[in-house]
Amino acid sequence: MYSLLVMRIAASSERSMADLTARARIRDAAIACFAEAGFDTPFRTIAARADVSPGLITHHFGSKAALRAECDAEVFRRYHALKSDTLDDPSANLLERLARPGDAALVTVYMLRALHAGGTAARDFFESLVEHVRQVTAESVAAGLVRPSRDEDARARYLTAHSMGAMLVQYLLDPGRSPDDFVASVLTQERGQALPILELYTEGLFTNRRMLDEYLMYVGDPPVGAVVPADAGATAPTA
Amino acid sequence: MYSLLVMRIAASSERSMADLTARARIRDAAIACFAEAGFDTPFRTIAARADVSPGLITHHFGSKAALRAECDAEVFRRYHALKSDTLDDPSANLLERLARPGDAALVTVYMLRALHAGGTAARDFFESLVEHVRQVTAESVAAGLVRPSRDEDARARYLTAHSMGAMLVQYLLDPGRSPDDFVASVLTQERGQALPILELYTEGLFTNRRMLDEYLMYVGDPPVGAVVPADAGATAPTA
DNA sequence: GATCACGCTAGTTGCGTGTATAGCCTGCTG
DNA sequence: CAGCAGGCTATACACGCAACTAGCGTGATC
Repeated sequence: MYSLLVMRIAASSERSMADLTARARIRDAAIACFAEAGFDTPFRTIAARADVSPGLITHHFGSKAALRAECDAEVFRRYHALKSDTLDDPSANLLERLARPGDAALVTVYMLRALHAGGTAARDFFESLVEHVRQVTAESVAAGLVRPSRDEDARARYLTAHSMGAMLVQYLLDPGRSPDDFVASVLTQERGQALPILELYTEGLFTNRRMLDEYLMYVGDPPVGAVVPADAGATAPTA
Repeated sequence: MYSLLVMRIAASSERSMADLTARARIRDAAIACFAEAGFDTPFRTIAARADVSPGLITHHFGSKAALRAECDAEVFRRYHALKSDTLDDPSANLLERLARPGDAALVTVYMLRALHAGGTAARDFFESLVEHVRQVTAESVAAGLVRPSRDEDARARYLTAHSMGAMLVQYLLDPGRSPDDFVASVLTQERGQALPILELYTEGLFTNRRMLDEYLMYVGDPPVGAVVPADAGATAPTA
């Protein structure tokens, strides 16, 4: 009976038995605190949220860096779970999935904060997102919705950096607090910007093909790492 | 003779005479430190860089917040100087100007850091950039290079948030340290992503006009703040 | 049912920070 | 040359933090 419960939990969320302990409570509390208040949240705050004493955190995790690492790993795990959920269900899309309140919102904001903090974790999360965008665009191309690119890899990186960057900027400019509030504001803002996005994605920005054609004349087509004469894309508005 | 020198300095960089004092040295050192190491750089580090004692900073500025505010104001001033330089010279563009090593690089990275830190300063810098992008796109539209948008304001916000966000992401992911190094890497990365940018700006992303047309059918044209039925732009790759 | 071990807590330590204060020292002024 | 004001320094304080240590309690084991 007990083992049956454990098995069901393990099956549904892949959590190990150890997660039923206070150690897991601390980890989850830390994830929530980190997402809401940043990674410099004091031990005391985390401890209070997990209903344990501050010392216990040290006792279990040794140092703050170790706690952080474990939280990163857990969020990473949850993100991949969300991702495969999304990929399995073709009607879903990642933005909506990630902007859903609750667990998903927590994951999103945590990853944003990790990106904000920089370092190895930021790179890992980012690479993971790039990979995901590449998969989704590939599917959209196959479905005939999106034009193929001459360099799918670079495009995935570009789209990811810009999308995540814009989300990050919004997060930083918005005084919004709770993860749920934030993902809600992301959705509304996304809708406020729907028109320029659709315009850009449908009609492009330039009135003629000159710059693209000139670029293609200089360098060979597909995966280009080469340098282009000074300011190829530079006349594009600002940066 | 002395006054002549002062006048030339004042004319060339608009700095007041008071800036020749140690107070200005502290401010400049703080700007450099903030840009390179973040706003939580200790007083002592700033003091060492300015070759003064830590106490002198308090003596001149009162508090750290006041020092920060004065640095923000100074950077803001320098940015606007760069901006009007760029606007006066039609052959120049802001990205190249901001990515030039030296003073401009410092301004760029400082503003990025301010954005990174959030708060009022971040909003002010951002609004300033939006305004600038709006001017540049308006000029490009007038010159027939860029298609007009049905909502120029929203487009300027969109482009600014995404461009600055991407720069910020790159800054966070890159272990790069000095402002000069960073702006150099921005330029090279910009060139590495030139192809997807040109593709997107020239050809768009979608293969057909369906989503845009559907959107336009639902809401009136120009400055739209309205909400669109659930997932209008949602099928766009990721976010 | 006594013992042992482990989860857990309270209190303490040391460090780094921003800020306050008292004094030095240089360079004007009368 | 005396006096003195103000830029400037060095030292000291108070606070918040992570990390450590010793001890309490509870539940499993033989």
